[in-house]
Formats: sequence, structure tokens, C-alpha cells
Amino acid sequence: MDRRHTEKNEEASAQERPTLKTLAFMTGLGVTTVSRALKDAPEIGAETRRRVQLVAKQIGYRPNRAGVRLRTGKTNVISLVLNTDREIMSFVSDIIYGVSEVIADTPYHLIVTPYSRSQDPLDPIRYLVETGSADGVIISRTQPNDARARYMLEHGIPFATHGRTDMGLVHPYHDFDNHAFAVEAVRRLASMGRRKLALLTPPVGLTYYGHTVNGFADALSEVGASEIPFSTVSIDHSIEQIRTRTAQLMRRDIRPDGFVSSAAAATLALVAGIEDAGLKLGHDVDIVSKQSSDLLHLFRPELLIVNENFRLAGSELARSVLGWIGGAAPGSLQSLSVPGEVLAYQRADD
Amino acid sequence: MDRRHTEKNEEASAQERPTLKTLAFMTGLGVTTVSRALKDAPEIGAETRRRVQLVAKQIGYRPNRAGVRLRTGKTNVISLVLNTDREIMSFVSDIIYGVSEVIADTPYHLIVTPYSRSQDPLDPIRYLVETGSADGVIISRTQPNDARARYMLEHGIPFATHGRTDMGLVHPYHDFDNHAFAVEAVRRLASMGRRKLALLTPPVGLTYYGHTVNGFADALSEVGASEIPFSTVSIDHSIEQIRTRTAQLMRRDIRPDGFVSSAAAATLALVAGIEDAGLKLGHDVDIVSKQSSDLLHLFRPELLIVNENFRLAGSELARSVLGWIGGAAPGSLQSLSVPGEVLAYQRADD
DNA sequence: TTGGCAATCTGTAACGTTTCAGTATATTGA
DNA sequence: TCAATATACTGAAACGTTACAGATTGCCAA
Repeated sequence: MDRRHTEKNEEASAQERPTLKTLAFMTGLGVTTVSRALKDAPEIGAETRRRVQLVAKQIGYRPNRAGVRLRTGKTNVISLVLNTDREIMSFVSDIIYGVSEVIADTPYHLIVTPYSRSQDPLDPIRYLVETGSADGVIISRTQPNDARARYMLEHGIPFATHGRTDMGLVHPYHDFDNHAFAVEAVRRLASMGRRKLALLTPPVGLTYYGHTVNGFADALSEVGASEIPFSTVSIDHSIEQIRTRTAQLMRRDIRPDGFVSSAAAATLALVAGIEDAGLKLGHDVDIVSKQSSDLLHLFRPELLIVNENFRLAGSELARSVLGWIGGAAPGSLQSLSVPGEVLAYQRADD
Repeated sequence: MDRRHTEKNEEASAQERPTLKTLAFMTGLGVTTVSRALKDAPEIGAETRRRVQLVAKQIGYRPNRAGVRLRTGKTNVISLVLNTDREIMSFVSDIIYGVSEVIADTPYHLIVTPYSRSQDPLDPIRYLVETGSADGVIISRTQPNDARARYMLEHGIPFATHGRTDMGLVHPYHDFDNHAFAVEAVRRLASMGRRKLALLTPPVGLTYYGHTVNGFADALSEVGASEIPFSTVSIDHSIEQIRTRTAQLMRRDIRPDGFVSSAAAATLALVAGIEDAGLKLGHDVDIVSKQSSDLLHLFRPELLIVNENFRLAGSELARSVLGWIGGAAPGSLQSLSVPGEVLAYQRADD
């Protein structure tokens, strides 16, 4: 089955994939010249360059990734690092699609590097860095003091975080303005006369937990509403847990008349818990919820909804990483999307 | 910044990533011997083998992927080919997680190869085959006569399909038994006294469209119920379209009193359309729906639900591809998950 | 004693690419 | 005219790995 005894490349019939050697033979040039002609090196004659590129296009030459990678260390790979048991569903596919959109016209491939509950989140990052498996990395579930970001900064590998850090270190990120979300949500509830508000928070420990909580608190004092503590669960908890805790909360004497929820799936559980307690959405209580896929309004029309675009996040993150790889200043590759309108902070390369 | 003038590898201080040459120097053996010792070749002495493997473990040697790939052509990559605009959300992440689980203990990386509406679905497959970018491929949205499967079979690259084909060609697949699903769904509705049933179908053209439609028809005649045609939309249509069409259908004189729905998101739209027409779920009409994430029962407790486990699908698909790569017979790498057996058929009301 | 053979180990070449250090030819300045 | 220089090209080496074709040693049978 292995009939590669075809007297070297130059006499091979036709079927093998063309290499620089093939091109060199066809054009009568040396491989060095061909290699340079293809990347528009200055010391190659204009006509030669055109000729080589024409032939390359004609026979469908594509550089061998392994060859390039071995020689130069460039992998042409972006790695998306995902928590396999915690990341919310639709989340992931949207981010992947967003990233894909951006790298579609580049030589980059997207590899998904998973890690599970049982592992140190730093493990997959170490692996990528130590084995040089990617030119750039995208991480999510970012923390204020994020060991992964610090590690990658120390090791000089370009990356972007979904969510900001707070370590005094500068790196590319994309984030949704959860402070603004919480503020708007509280204002909206207040404008409907709701005065006792509860917050279903993001996972404790992630940076946007703080943003959300602060926005919530800021807006509470602004509108003069009060908080009903609801810190026994976060959107990371199971549907059942959220539902149960919500029902318990709603059966108390002092219960919220308004909720702010940081995730769509959690909102489903929230509503279920409320109704378990015999209360009615839109009457006894209102909810402002974030969502990423456009389905929540079908669930209960009374829900007040703010959209977060994860596909955009994926695109921005990919653009940032590619920008950093391309030599742009990391500080110029940060963006924030604001609920309602998407406001991208400047790009460096203009 | 490039100080690799360190007199070859053997005298390098410590920091560069270890290679076979490093190991050879440390053990006093030749690189060939080291290479063979690491892969348990028979012509290496037992003690030498142990010694080499010990040292390799100690210094954390990991084979350079580019080196292996260049020399052998083995990429250690599995590619998951996804339609960027059509694949349902949770779908994708679950499959990715399932695949990840399986390849976690292998040297394989998972790369996601997207293609969009505008492209020929064969494009990404051609790319993968022509550039030799993967050792194995996983595709979804499988059709009865699937050009991609045929192409990969012709080109001898191992793959697995999510869903079966019907071309008389044998290849690995994993599929959910949608015929059985439709049959059970109809029986269930019939047992509740429903007699005029409609089917919200999978995308026309995909293999499981046929399976579902056939199961539906078979069961209809079995239980003596009649079909109300509802072929203007499929689960590939937008939420709005499904909702509108459903409302139209439900306002007719002759309208269904039972639905079978092939996807959770579509079911949301279905229910919305039904309620738009002023009818009540569980009273005027019942619905049996598939779901992959466990959320539908929160939406309406009256919904009758069948779970499809996409994480399992991902695992099975990965196992199949790895099996084929490993030399197993493609015909032995086919699996079907049956609703009710592998998966729980849950009653919402108990 | 010698030839044969099994058991271990080794050097070289090759995969496709880029970089380094050239070479050959034409062009320029004096 | 000669040397200096710019222009256009080239071979060899190297990245890390594996496969091929030996090489060395010790042991045994004849």
C-alpha cells in the first residue's frame, strides 16, 4: 500500500501534494527562490515573483503546516480553553462561531482545549505553553486575580480573556458591561414600582460577579430601593437548586418584588421557583434577565430581557488575539460591549 | 531576544524544551534508540527501555507534534465539522464536550472546522483531505446520499457521521433512533386520546427527517390516528416562522390535538403559536418534544419530553473515529441510542 | 576455531519549510 | 579599465521525528 518509490518528487506522476520542491521543479528555480517569491520578499524579481505565484495558484499549492511549524515554531493555531462542566451551553457555540468567522480568512485553525472540574484551570494553559501548541489563547471564566492570565503574560504568549481581570496587568479582553446591565435592570424595575430587589448573581469569584453586584448596589441607592439578599445560589448552581432556593425565598414574609438575573437558564429556574411559591410573574414580581439566545420572551412574555451577544464576543476575542500576535499593543485590544448598543473601544491598527 | 546561540542542544543550559536529542545525550544513547525505547519497540533491552522512559518522565519530555507530523503524516487531530449558521446551540457544546471526554487521555487535539450557509458542505471536507489536516473527521447534518461521506470513503480518511446515510456504503455513525422516538410519541399521544396529530419535522433532506416521518406514519396507522399536515416549517426555520405557522394552523377548523416536535427550541415556538391561537396546552392539545438540555419541563409542565443525549453522541462519535483510525472495521463502529432504553423517557407530571 | 545468529544499539536520510551564507551576473563610479 | 556594488538567485543546514540499513557484541553449534 506504500508505493512512494517514485524516484523523488520531480518525476512523480501527479497525485502527491505539491511542495516547494514541486514548484521549484516546475518553474526551474531553486526552492529558496520559490519560498521567497511566495512571500513577496524584496530580493526577488518582479516577473519571477508573479510567475511563481501564478504556478502556485494553478496547481493549488498550500504550505505544509508541519513543515512551517517545525521550522519556525509558528503553529497557526488559536486555542479556545473551555471548562467542560460549567460553561453554559449556547454560550460556547456562539463564541466558537464568532471566533470562526474571524479566523475563516486566515491560515489559523481553532482548537478547543477542554478542562474539567477536577483539574486546575492552569493545567491546560501550562500544557499549551509548554508544548507550544498554539500561537494564541482565548480563556473565559476570568477572575480578578487570574493565574492563567498572569502565567501567559509571564510566558509571553498572546491571549485574550472573556471578561476583565483586576491585577494591574494589561492584556486584551472583551467584556460585557455587567455593571451597566445591573444598573439598567434595577432602574427598570424601580420605574415599575418595584422596591425590594434581589440579584441572582454570576458565579462568585469571577470578575463579572463583582461588576454585577456593584452595579446592582449602585443603582439600588440611586433609586432608593432595598436589597433582599439572595446569595445562597448563583447561576452556576443547578436548575433544581435555584428553583428550590427561590421558592423558599418567595415564601418568606419579606420577599423580593423584583429580580435581576444574570443568565437565561437560571431565569427559567427562578420563574419556576416563584410560581412554586404561588406567586405570579408580572404581578407579584418582575424579572430582568440577560439572555444570549432569543428565546426567553417565548417562555414568559412578562420577562424583561437584555441581550448579550456571545457571537460578537467570540469575534472580538479572536480579533484581539490575532492583533496581539500581529504585533499590536495589548492595551489597544480591549473592548466592552454595552447592553443595548455595542460599543467597541478603538482598535490600534488604524 | 533570540539567544539560541547556545552551541547546539547538548550544552544548552536547561530551559529549552527537551527533544529526543536531549534524552539521547542524558542517557548516553543514540536518538534512534531513545525513539524506539519510548514506544516499546521489541529490539530494545528491557533495562534500557525502563531507563529511557524514566528519564523522559522526569524531565517531562513530550514529542514535538510538528516533528511527528512532518515525518509520519500523522496529525493527531480530530476535526469536528460544523455548520456555523444552522447548528442548534446546545447541540454543539454538548457534542464538543462529549468528544473532549474521549480524546482527553489521547494525544489527539480537537479542531473545529466551520462552514457557512454560503459554502458547499463539501468544501471543508475537501480542505481537510487535501491538506491532510486531520486523522479523522466528524460530521453532522447527515443526508441519505451524503457527498461528504462518499468523498471521505473514496479518499480513505476515517470519519464518523452523526446520523446515518443510506447509500449502501458502510461507515461508522452514531444516531438517535428517531423512528422509535416518533413511534413512542404518537403512542403516547394516542393513549391520551389524541387522534389528529401533526409533526414538526427535522430539516428536510437530512436522513433523520425520513426516520422521523416514517416512524410518525407507522405509528399513526398502528394506533388509528390521522395526520394533520404541517409541512410548511421544520425545526430549521426561525422561531418566528414556526410560531406564525403554528398559530395559523391552530386557527383552522381542522386542527391537530397533538404534536410531535423534533427539537426543544422549536417546541417553544410551537407552544407560543398554540397560545397565540387562544388554545391551551394540556387541554386542547398535547405535545411530545425532544430536548437535549433539561429545561423544557420548566417552560411548560404539561409538555411530554424525550431526552436526546448529545454529549453521549459526541463521545460515541469520537470513539468511532478513533476506532477506525486504530484499525477497527468501520462496520463495527456504529451505534444507535434508543429513547427509553439508553435514555429516560420522562413524565413531566409525576 | 570459525561461521552464523540473535540481541542491542547506531548513523544517516528524509519529511517541507525557512534562514544563512553565499555565487553569478550586470551595473555603476572613478 | 578595474573594482565596488546592487540585483537575482542558490545550496546547505536546521527544526524533531521515524525508517532504513547497518554495526557491534556475545554465544552457540559444528
